[in-house]
Amino acid sequence: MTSSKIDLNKILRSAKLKATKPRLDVLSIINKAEAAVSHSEIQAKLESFDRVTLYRTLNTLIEKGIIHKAHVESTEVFYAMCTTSCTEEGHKHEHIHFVCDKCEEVTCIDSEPISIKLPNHIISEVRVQATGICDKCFV
Amino acid sequence: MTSSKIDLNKILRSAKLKATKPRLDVLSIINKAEAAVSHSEIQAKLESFDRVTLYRTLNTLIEKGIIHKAHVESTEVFYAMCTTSCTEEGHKHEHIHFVCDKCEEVTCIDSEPISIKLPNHIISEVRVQATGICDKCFV
DNA sequence: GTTTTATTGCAACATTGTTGCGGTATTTGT
DNA sequence: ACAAATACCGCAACAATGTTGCAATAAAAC
Repeated sequence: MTSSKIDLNKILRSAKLKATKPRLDVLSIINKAEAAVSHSEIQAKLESFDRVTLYRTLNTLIEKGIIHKAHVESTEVFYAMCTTSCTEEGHKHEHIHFVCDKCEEVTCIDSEPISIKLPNHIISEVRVQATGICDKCFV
Repeated sequence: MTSSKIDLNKILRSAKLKATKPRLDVLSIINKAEAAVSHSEIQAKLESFDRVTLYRTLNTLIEKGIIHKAHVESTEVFYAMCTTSCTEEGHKHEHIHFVCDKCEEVTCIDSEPISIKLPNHIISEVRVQATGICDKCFV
């Protein structure tokens, strides 16, 4: 019953979701992590739950604007907490997903909004993924 | 034996690949298409080939720098031709993958190189995916 | 505490991707 | 043009990932 657990409860209730153990556990893992967490990593930490429950839990949390996918160029999907600007109506992320070639961590990095203009196109969202060496691995 | 087929033969031979039917067919599909082609679409057009052959063919063509993946935020992977700047040593794409919310086409759009700077990071590659309405669907 | 309703677990299925190996097609050299 | 060498394909089997329906269960409301 730490202070973070109370927060997570609040988050779920304000999204009109029942505060069940799977949800609290999944949210806790993603919330504690500094980097985005891969699906398999979450699954490994939650062996007592059904595979299906994890899929459904993650999808629900995404739909409610609580977490988001970091869909990097890999078969693995990563998950991270959303900021307050995300709601059930939609996600609004103004950050870069940075993938480190060395430690393979995926981090969400705040950045200036990247504005792109294309003739005769309506651009509603821009997603950026950068690859390289992160600050921790940088000597 | 159209003129494009000769080109594709050349492409394969200069990559030291045998010009087999599966490869020519796959390349032909991706080359003819204006937009990036999804895996399932390629598979559908090549029913006579084995599933495994398609996976291996696509991977080989990527490794040789002939085609590239457009890894948009979807379960489906899309494929498109590379420019001449891609080789076996690596891919170098300076374009945006644009996903139309209406027609769901994925197009590669040339753009100014997007330069991003992050303190204490080495950035080797930047991938950008934009979503919205494409020029064809734009009234 | 009981009822109502959302959520979970299970089983079964569907899709996507991988590996090894024998047979086959493409090249290379003559 | 033909034979030999080698790269490639097809098949079978497997592994991983993701989905659906339904009965059992847990959370919230009264």
